[in-house]
Formats: sequence, C-alpha cells, structure tokens
Amino acid sequence: DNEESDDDDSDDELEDLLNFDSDNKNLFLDVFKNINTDSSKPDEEVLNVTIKKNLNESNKKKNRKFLIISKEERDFRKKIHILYLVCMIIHGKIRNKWINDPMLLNFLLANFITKKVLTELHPHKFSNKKQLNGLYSRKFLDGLKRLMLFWSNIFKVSNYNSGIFKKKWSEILSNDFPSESIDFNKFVDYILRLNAGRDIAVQGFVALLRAADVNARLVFSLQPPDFTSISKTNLDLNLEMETDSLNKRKRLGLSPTPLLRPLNPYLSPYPVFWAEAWNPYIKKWITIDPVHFKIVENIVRKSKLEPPLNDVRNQLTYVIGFDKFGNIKDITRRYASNYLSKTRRKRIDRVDNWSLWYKKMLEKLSKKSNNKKSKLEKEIDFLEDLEFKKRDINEGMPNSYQDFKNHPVYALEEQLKQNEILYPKKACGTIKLKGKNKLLKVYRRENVQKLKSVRAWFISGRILKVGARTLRIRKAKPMKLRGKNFTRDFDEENEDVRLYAEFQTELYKPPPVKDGKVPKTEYGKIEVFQKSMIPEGGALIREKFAARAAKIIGVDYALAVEGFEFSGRSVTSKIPGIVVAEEYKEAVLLVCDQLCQEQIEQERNDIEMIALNAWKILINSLVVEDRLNREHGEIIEDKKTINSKDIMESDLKDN
DNA sequence: TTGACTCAACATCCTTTGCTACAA
DNA sequence: ATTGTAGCTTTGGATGTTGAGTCA
Repeated sequence: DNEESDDDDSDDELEDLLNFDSDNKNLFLDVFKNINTDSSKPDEEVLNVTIKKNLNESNKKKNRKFLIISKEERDFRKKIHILYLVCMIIHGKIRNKWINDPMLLNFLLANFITKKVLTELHPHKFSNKKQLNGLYSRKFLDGLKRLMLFWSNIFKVSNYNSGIFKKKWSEILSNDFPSESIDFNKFVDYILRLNAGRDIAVQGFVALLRAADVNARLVFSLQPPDFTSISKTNLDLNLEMETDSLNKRKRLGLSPTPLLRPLNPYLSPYPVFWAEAWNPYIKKWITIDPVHFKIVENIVRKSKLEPPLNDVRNQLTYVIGFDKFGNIKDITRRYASNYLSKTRRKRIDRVDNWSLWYKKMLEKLSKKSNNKKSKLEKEIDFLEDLEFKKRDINEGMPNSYQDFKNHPVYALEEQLKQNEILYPKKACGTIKLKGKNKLLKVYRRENVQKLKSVRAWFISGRILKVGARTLRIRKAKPMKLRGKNFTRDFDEENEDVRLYAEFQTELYKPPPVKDGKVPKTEYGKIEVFQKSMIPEGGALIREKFAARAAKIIGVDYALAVEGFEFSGRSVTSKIPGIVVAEEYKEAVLLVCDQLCQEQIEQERNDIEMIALNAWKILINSLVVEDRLNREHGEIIEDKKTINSKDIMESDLKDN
C-alpha cells in the first residue's frame, strides 16, 4: 500500500532491487548507504523493500502449477528403478532356465513337433543336394510361422489379467496389484495344460522352439518405473490420469489392431515378452510374437512390437534377450527405432557411472564370461553388434529441436555450450523444424571442440603448440573475496582468458631430473596432475612419511601437487606424495617403512604410558588413604560411596 | 496431436599452492 | 625461542539440464 504513495525516485530504486537477486551484497550495501545519508527518506521505505520482496517470492511459488519431489525422493526413485532392473533380469534368467528343462523340452518335442516342421526349420539337414541360403532361409521362416500358428491355436491365453506392465510411482508401493507366485512345477503345469497368462504363453513358445533345436531367445522388455519423472504424485491427480489413459488406450487399440484385446485395462496391447530365433542361413535374429500380434518379423526399420511413446503401460526402454546358453544381452537397439534421440534419455546408463554398472551387471548375471563363449556364440554376438552399429547410423537425424540437445551424433550450432566451437565447421545436412521457417544447418558432434584455458590444458597434462591462435576470449570473472585476503591482484588478473581447442595442444613433457635434482615450481613444489607429468628420471612416492624420509636421507625432493581442494574459504593443494630421483626411490621407501613402524611403536608406548599413569594415581591414592586411616582412624562411610579398599579386597578374593 | 518455448528448480562446472594459536 | 601441528571451515557464481505446463 505504501509503495503507491512513494515518489518516482524510490520507485525506480525498488524496481532495481527487485530485478536483482537479494544476495547481491553491493546492492544491499547501497540501500543501507542511502538510508544513512539521505535522512529525508522515511524508515518505512526499508520495510517496503522487505515486504515487496517477500510478496514477490510467494507469488513466484504460487505461479508453480506442479509440484516437484525432493532430492531424497529422486534418489529413492532411482534406487527403485535400479532394483527393479536387477530383479526383473533375474526373473527373466530364472524363467529362461526353466524353459531349458530337458524333461519339458522332450515332452514338447515328442508331442508337438511334427516331422514337417523339423524339415522346414533345418532344411540343410533334410535336402539331398546343397541349395542356396536364401531358399533355406525361406523354409526356415515358413517353419517358424507354422510353429507360431500352431502354438497360438493350441495355447489358450486365458488368465489375461496376469502380466507385467509399467507402474506409476503412486502404484509402486501399493498392494493393489497382487501377483501369483509361480514355482517351477506350477510353471511346467501351466505350459503342459496349454492355458496360462500371456507372458507364460510366450515362454512356452520359446521352449517349443528350443525343443525343435532352434537357437531361440526369450525376449523381455523390462517395465521399470520412470526415474526421470520427478513430479509429485497426488491421489486425485492419479484418478484423473487413469481415466485419461484408459480412454487413450481405447483409441490406441484401434490401430494397429492386436488380435487379442487385453481384458486387464492396465495391460498394453503391446507385448512385454516375445521370442527371437536365430536364422543361421541369413545370420539374423528373427522376431516372433505368438500371442499378441502373431507375427514372424525380420526387422529392417521399425518393429511392429515397438509401442508408441505415449503408451503409459508399456515403454520400450530396456529389451533383454536370454539365449539357450544362458547369455544375457541388451538388445534394445533392435526394437527402439529412436534409440539415440529418445530411448537413451530414459535409461539409467545415460549417466556415466551407471553406464558401467549396467554393463557389468549384465555380464555378471550372464552365465558365461565373454572369453568362455563358443565360436558360434561369438560369431552371433559379433554379427549382432554389427547390426546394432548399422542401426545407429541408419537412425539418422532427430526430427525435433530438443532431441538434438546432447545427441551423440548430431549437433546444432545454436545449442553449443559457451566453451564449444565447431571445427572444422562443415555442415553434414540441414533440417526444417516445426514452427521455424528457415532451414537449420546440422553438424556432426565429433566436430564440436571443447575449449580450455592454457592453465586448464596444463592441468590435463597438455601445453599449447607453437603458434596456436586463440579461438575465443572469455571475460574474466569479477574479483572474489576469499577469506580475509584477495586472492587476485587488481591490475594483473582482470585480463580476459584466452581459450584453445585440443588440436592446438600437445602432450607436456616436464624437465627431467638431473643429478638427483628435482625441478620445482616457484612454490618449491612439483605439479603432477597427470601420470605423464612425472619427470623423466624421477619417481612419484605416495607414502605417508615420504617427505620426512627424504629429508632424513638428505636427497633432493619436491612435494607433488596432484590437484586442489576447494573446501573452506581457501584453496589448498592436494599433496599425497613426493617426487625424488629414481635412484633414491628404494631408499626412501625403506625409510618410510621404518618411520611407519616407529609410529606404531610410539602409539603402543603412549597407550602403555597412559595405563601406567593410571595405575600410579590409583596406588598413590590407596597409599594415602591407608595412611590417613591408620593415623586418624577409619571413617564410617555412607553405603553409597564406594570404598576403594573394599573393591581391592573383593578383587583379591575373586581372583 | 505435436513440438517449440518458458519457467523454476536442481545439478554441475569452474575455481587452481593457508593461517593462527598454542603446546612441546 | 623455535618448531610442529591441530583446528579452523565446510565457497559460490555462472552455466547447463530437466520436466512440466502453455500455446500455436
């Protein structure tokens, strides 16, 4: 209210204040200065500032129409996501093992595999003279189709409510979705009775293929809850969303039409389990879905089994193949038509450290390590990896602006970061984006160069080549206050920072150690940021007492700076060791060891001394007490106070 | 229906070589 | 008087990323 009655000048001031962050100290000081110097301004003005600011903040919060979960909740979701992956891969592994059961396979072979199917699936074994692989392949596919139709006719997918589907975060911890626990006997029973849920129907089919001696895979598209979703779940909101997605699914069900419409509204019309068979004649995996779409498919561009991106209950993010040898492989690439631009972003291995984890986890769960695989397994692996690489190339450019961001292959100039440039700047194509009339030039990500300052390159162990020209100049940051001292000089350090690309640099070769002398910097230390920065003829010793040991021996050494610590107000160097001349290395290590022993000895002595002192005090006090008692007579003490003499006596008796 | 754009919150990068007091 | 070390304090500003909502 007061604000409106203020004059123009103060209005401007308020405006300024509101445009800046309240943390801006200078501005804060200015306000105080004005208050102190200009007494004509009433005190309320100060209040005004505060109130206005608060109002502004609450307005901002009101503007937010959705709620975001906390950091802890995010971590929790990530953990659940990871846990789900591991559990479900183990689930697949167990089912795959059951499928391999010899009794089950023998039964299927004896009862369901006809001679005709066998001749079709293994044509080279049954034809008299050698024929073209293309012809064999066609027969093989015919055999697959025959077997697939046979299975879909004979197997009744009745219990259609069971099955795996993607859950939302609000549903993860709820008990609304009970699942039947199935052991091996039950599993076999379901298959032999030819009547089960859709997932087991597929698993039975994989068993049938293996019974016919086809190298078949059980394929499982994992449906973990989406860890990239960070919105708060609210029950009312959920109900709304549920009816929404139901309607959506009804519409989705119309095209392309699956032959079986799910009875369970949570189940997507797209499958979670299907099969793959290795076609040895064209050396490719053939996809078979005997339950949902009833197709045999040789995927060229896009699989029919790939659900649309907006299917709430089935997202194709991790597709895992389990082969008859027990190998587990991520084969998402074959089924995700937009792996690089879309699918990748929803996977846990988009984060560097989890990428390694994911790889290792699959390796660990696989039955065989890579070097124990047979020649055939290795060949299949190699050919499949080749296929995946081809699919990467054939995926082509993303077709939306946001998909170009951090795309591993393509880049747009306007999305480059501040320290990135294109070199060589050669477009590899153009694209017209929605809502933009002109064509945008597209570049390869490999032509994007990261720029660093001379100092930053030195820390990566590289120095500028002769004649390198600055590619960009970055404004120096304004001076900062660190502790009580300014770390920078006013005049020198306000210069701009010159930036260079990697191709303008070469490996830094430090000056060698000569006559036992270690070259040092102006601080009397040596910088060893990279392994390559250990000077020739020198050795890095990372031991606790290295510096003291070198001093005792009397050889020249330098403290090795390996990085910096930014904790506290000051910057400190990390010095885990020293550099000495190579010939002294053994001697220094020996002395280090000795010093270590001495320290252990010293610690033991210290403990002993403390114990002895304690005894001394105790005995002294007993002596004094005893003398006092003798000379002045005993004092009858309160029962509560402990008489040390009693303790001593009882101790003696006990022992 | 799709995707560009905006917003706010969060995440990550960049920084790049001590000081003081006091006990032994 | 000299020397060694425990304890201090746990940056912070700029840039980049992201999902959710709006709107054409």
